[in-house]
Amino acid sequence: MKSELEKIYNPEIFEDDIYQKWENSGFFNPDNLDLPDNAPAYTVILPPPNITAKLHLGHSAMLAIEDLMVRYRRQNGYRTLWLPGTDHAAIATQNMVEKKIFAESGKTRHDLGREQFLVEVQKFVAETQATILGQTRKMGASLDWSRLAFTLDDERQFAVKRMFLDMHREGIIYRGERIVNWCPRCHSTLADDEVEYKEQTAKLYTFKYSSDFPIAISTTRPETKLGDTAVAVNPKDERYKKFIGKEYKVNFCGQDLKIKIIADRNVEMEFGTGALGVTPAHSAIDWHMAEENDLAIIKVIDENGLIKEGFGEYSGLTAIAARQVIVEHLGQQKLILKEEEIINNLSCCYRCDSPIEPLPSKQWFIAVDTPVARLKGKSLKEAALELAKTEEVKFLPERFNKRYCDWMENLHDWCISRQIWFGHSIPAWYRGDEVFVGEESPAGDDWIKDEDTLDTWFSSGMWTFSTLGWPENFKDGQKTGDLARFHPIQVLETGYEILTLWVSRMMMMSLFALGEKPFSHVYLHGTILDEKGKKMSKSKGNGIDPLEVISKYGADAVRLSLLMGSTPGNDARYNEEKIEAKRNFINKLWNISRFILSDASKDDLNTSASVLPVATTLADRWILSELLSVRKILDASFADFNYSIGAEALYDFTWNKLADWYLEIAKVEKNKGVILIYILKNVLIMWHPFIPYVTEAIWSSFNDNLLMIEQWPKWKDKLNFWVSVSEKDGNNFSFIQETIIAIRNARSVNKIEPTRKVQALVSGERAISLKEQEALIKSLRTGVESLEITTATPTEKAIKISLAGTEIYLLGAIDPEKERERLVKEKSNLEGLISNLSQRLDNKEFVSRAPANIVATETEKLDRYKTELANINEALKL
RNA sequence: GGGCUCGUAGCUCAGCUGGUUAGAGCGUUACGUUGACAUCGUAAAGGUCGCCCGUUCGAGUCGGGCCGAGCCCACCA
Repeated sequence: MKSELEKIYNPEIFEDDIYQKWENSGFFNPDNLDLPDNAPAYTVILPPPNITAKLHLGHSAMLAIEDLMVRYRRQNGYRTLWLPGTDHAAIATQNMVEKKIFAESGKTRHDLGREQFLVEVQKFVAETQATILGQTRKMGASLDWSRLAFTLDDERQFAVKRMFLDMHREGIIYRGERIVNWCPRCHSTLADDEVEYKEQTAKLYTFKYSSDFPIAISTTRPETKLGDTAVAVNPKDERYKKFIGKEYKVNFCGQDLKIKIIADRNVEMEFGTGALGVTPAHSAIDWHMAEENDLAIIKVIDENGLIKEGFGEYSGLTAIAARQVIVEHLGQQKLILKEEEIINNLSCCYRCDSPIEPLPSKQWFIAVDTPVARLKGKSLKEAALELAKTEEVKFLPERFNKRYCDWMENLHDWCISRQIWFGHSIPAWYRGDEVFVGEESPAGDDWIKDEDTLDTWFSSGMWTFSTLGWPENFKDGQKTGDLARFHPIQVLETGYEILTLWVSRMMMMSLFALGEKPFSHVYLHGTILDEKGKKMSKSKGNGIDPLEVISKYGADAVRLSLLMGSTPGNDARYNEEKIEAKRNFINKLWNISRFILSDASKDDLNTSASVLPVATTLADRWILSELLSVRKILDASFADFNYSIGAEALYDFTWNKLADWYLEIAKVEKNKGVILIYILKNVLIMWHPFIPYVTEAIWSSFNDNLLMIEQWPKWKDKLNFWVSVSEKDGNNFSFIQETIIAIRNARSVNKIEPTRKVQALVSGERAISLKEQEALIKSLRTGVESLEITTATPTEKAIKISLAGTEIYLLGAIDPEKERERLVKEKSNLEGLISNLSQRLDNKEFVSRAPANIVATETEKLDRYKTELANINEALKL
C-alpha cells in the first residue's frame, strides 16, 4: 500500500494535484494514447462557451456529461478526442464591453474609435477566457488542451475567410436588402433576440388614404403610410375579394401613392377593418409581402428616425411629429373613421429603450434554397434536412428531430452581416456601387473595406471542422490529418435552446465545406433551473457559481448530482441537498475502499481487475454475479445515452450490495482479499467516468498507473464463465435465492442482529399481522426457499415459509371480501398472461427464431402461471 | 395563433418497447456508535401515478378530452 487514506475524503486536498497529473500525463491528447492504428475514433467537440462571462452551473452539466462520455470511451480503447474552445460571441461580447467602458468612463465605443475599442475587447476576452478555462479544469474535464481553439483566433479567421470566399464563388453568398431592427439612438442594428417588447397603450387610427379609396385601413403609425404601396386583405375575406388585384392612385395627405390590393393569408380579418396598409420599407412582414407581390419599396424614415427628403412638409420631422401632422390632415378631410386605444407590444432597444425602427439595409446573405453543385444540385436546406429525415444524424431525445425539421423547412436566407465591430471581418470592398469580394483589397484607390462583421454563428457553424485543421487538411476533396481521423465527430452534446441557432448551421456548413455530416448524434441536455424552477440569468442574479459549490462539496459530488436523476432534453432544478447526498456517497465509496485496502495483503493488491477470481462461497458468487450484471447495465446505458440508469445501478450495487451485505459477510468469512480487491478495482474503473477525482485518488493509493487510462475489463470472457456456472447450478433464479439465504444465515449466525421481524419469524414466536406478513414477503421475496400461501379458514391465512432450513408458519386474519377481490383480479391477470404466452409459444416462428434459453424461460413461466391459476381457482371455490 | 415539455411519496426526481407487489435520494418517526464510514447503520410511516373517458385479459406507461405549471416559435398592422 502506497499511502494511508484519511478517515474522510477531502476533495480539496486531491483535486488540483490529480488534474495536474492527468494533464501532465499527456493522455488528454489522443496522439499520446498507446493504441493500435485501427483503434476507432471517438470525438466530442466542446460547444465553445461565450467569453462574455464566467461559466454557470449549466456549463458544469455540459462538462460533466461530455467528460462522462469521453472518459468511458478512453477507458474502452477508443482514440478519444475532446476538443476545447471558446466563442467570441460577437454581439454579446461587444455589448458587455460597451457597458463596462460606459460604466467606468462614461465613454461610448464611438468616443474610443474602432481600433481602441477592439483593444479593450481583447483585454476583456483575455481575462474572461482565463477564468473560463480555469473553471473548466476544476470540473475535471479531460479536454485536449493542446488543440484549444477560439472562434476568432488566427486559424479560425483564416478558415472563416476561406469559407466566405468559397461560398461566394459558388453563388451561395450574396448581397441583398433586408429589413433590420435599427436603433436610431445607438445607430446600430439589433438581432431579433436583442429586441425587447414593451406593452403599451397605443392609438389605433382607422381611416382611408383619401375619399376616393374604397377600403379603410387601421394603423398605430400613420406616418409610415407615406410609404405604402399596397393594401393587403385576407384571401378568404368576402368583403374585399372583389378588390384583389386592382390598383389605385390616391393622394394621401398631399402625397401621391400607388396602392395595389393584394391577398395575404397572414392578414387577420377580425383586426381593425381586416385590411392592412403595406409599408414594405418599415415592417418586416410587409417587406416579405412586397417580395412576394413584387411591390415598390418606398423609404420614409431615415437612420436618424426622421422623415426623409421628398415628402414635402413632412420631410425633416421626427416620426412622432409627422404622425401628429398627418392625423390632423386626416381629421380636416374627415377621413378618420375611428380612433381607439389598444394594447400592443412596442419593440425597443434592449440597451437604450428607444423604440426601434425597422429599416431596409444592404446585408450579406447565405442562400439556403439555391442548388449547390457540390451537393449534387441539392440546396443547403435540402441537404441539411435530409440528414435528419434519413436519421443519418440522430437526435436525442428524438422529439428534437421534428423541431429541427420544422424549423429547417421554414428557413429563409440567412443574414450573416452584423453592424458591429467585434467579429470576423467580411472580405469585401466597395467603391461607389462597385463591390469586390476577395482576400485583398483590389488595385486602385478609393476602395473601402466592408465595416461590418459576420454573425457569430457563421464561425461557430464551422466548429466541427475549423478546429480540426480545415482548410489545410482538406486538399483536392481529401481529408488528411486530424480532419481525416476525427471528422465527422461522434456526438454533439449541447443545450436544446441552441438547436436551431447552432446545430442547423453546423449541418449546412459541414455539408458545404466537406460534403459530409458534422456529427452522428446530437444529444441535447436540459436547462439547469434555480431552486424555484426559474431560469438562471445574470439579470435576476439567481445564477450559481460552480466554483462555490465545488469548493463546498467537491467536483465529483457536483458532477454526480448533475448526472444522476436527470434525463436528456428535460430541465433539472438545482438542489443543494442532492449534491450533499452525492458527497455522502462519495465518502462512502472512499470508506469502502479504505476498509478493503486496510485488510489487503501485498499479493491481494496485485489482483488483476480483468481476471475473475475464484469464488468459494455462495456470497462470493452472488456479489460477483451482481458486479457483472451491473457492468452490463452500465454498458447498455452508455450505448443508449441513458447515463442516469447506469449510475443508479452502480450506486445501488456499491452501497446496498457491496457495502451493506458483502463487506459484512467478508468480516465473518475472512480471506476475501483477492475478491475484494478485484471488486474494488472494477468499481473504481466503472465509477471513474462519473467521479474521476475520488476514484483516481483511491486508485493512486495502491497503483502506480493512472486510472484514467485503465481499460475496462473485457466483458465477454466473464459472461461465458457465468453462463457455465448457472448451468451447473440450475437456473439463475434459484442460485440467487440460495445465495441470499446464505447471506442471511451468515448474518444471524454471526450475531449480526436480525431485525425484530426476522427474529420473530425465525423463532416462530408469534403470528404477525397480515400487513406485516405482506411486508415480510416483500422483503424476503428473493430470500425464501419456498413460500406457500394457503387459506386455512375463510378468515385466516396461513403462510408457510422455509427460510434457512427452518419451516415457519404464520397465521393471520384476512378479510374474505378483499381476499376474494384480490384473487379475482389475479385470476384475470393470470389468464391474460397465459393466453399471451401460449400464443407466443404456439407461434412456430417465435419458437424457431428466438434463442433457446428464452423459449425455455417462457415455457417455464407458463407452467408457473398455470399452477398458480389452478391454486387460485381452488381458493375461489371455497 | 402554432408547437413542445412536465404533473408519480412532504420535497427533488427515476420509471426503456403496457405485465404479477410503482422506485431512489432528501426529509419525517423509532432505535442504534468501543475500529471502514454519524458525510454511518437497522427499521418504519408515507402514493386512488393531476382529473375523466377509451383501447386491452391487464394502463404510471398507449389514444382522446379537460385542468394546472412551464418553455419555444410566429404575430401584435
